[in-house]
Amino acid sequence: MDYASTVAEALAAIVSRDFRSGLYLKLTEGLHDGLDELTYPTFSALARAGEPVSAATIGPQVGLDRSVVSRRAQTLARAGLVREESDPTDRRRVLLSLTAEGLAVLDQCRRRLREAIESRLSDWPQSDREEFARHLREFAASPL
Amino acid sequence: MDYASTVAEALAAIVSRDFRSGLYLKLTEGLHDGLDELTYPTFSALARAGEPVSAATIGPQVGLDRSVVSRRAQTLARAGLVREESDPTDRRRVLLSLTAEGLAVLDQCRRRLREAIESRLSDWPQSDREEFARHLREFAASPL
DNA sequence: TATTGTTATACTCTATAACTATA
DNA sequence: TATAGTTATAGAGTATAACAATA
Repeated sequence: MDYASTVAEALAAIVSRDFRSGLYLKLTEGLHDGLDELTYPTFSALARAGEPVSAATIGPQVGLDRSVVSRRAQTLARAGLVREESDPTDRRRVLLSLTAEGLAVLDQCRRRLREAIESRLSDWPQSDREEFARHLREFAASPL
Repeated sequence: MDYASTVAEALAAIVSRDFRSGLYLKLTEGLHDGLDELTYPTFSALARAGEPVSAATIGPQVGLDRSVVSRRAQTLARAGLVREESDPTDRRRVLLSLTAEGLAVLDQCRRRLREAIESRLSDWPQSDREEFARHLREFAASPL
């Protein structure tokens, strides 16, 4: 089989509902109230932002409407993982950021994911792991 | 950044709703009535099967209940892409397979995907493309 | 009694629209 | 007038349950 067809097959498996759902579940399972398959993408986007941001900013990044982000943030805030504070320069806006507890949980999520990947590639030569990482980053850098 | 974190970041982008949705849309857009983001997974599973199979068989493969597969198959059948025939050895079962038209459309889908991938990797050395394909296949072979 | 496909129903998640407050 | 967040509503997609037919 040509390389492109091989990539196509593998890609189909990875983008499947089951793969994603299983991945999110594995990352969040039993970790913290309020963090689950649903809230994880918003949580993760706030982590990536690294600074307080509004729901309207996060929305496009996670592919959700601001109304949905708003409710996810509320759920996360009730669970103590996210802080909601009014923007002093524009009092319409609510700035979202991770609390200290949120950051701690984030670390655990990241560790889980790292460990899952390391375990998955444990029998690969180190040079292959690094090359795969470079390739995958390049491949994922923009949508097909 | 360590290789596992790099893989983690890239993986997050690929499993995102936007990536998958964009991919399915690109594959099926304007190709045929009845084939869209929703019916594509069932269509694709029937293609992979290569022989007539029942809805109950396909269900677990695409992560859908047999009732949903049943309706997707009906949609595809109405569009002329799928054939539904009673299993002579077990008259409860309805065997699903691609029609000649379905096979032709399948070829187009596969060509679109191959071309999208080839275009995406057009500036990679050939050896890198082949190595990436091997790695990704290995990586996707089982869930994290 | 168990299983297949189908249909009807309920549930989940999301977008849209309407509302309030602020710019 | 425009935009932020929120809330209420409707839509899309799915699983679950119930059914008839067959094993």
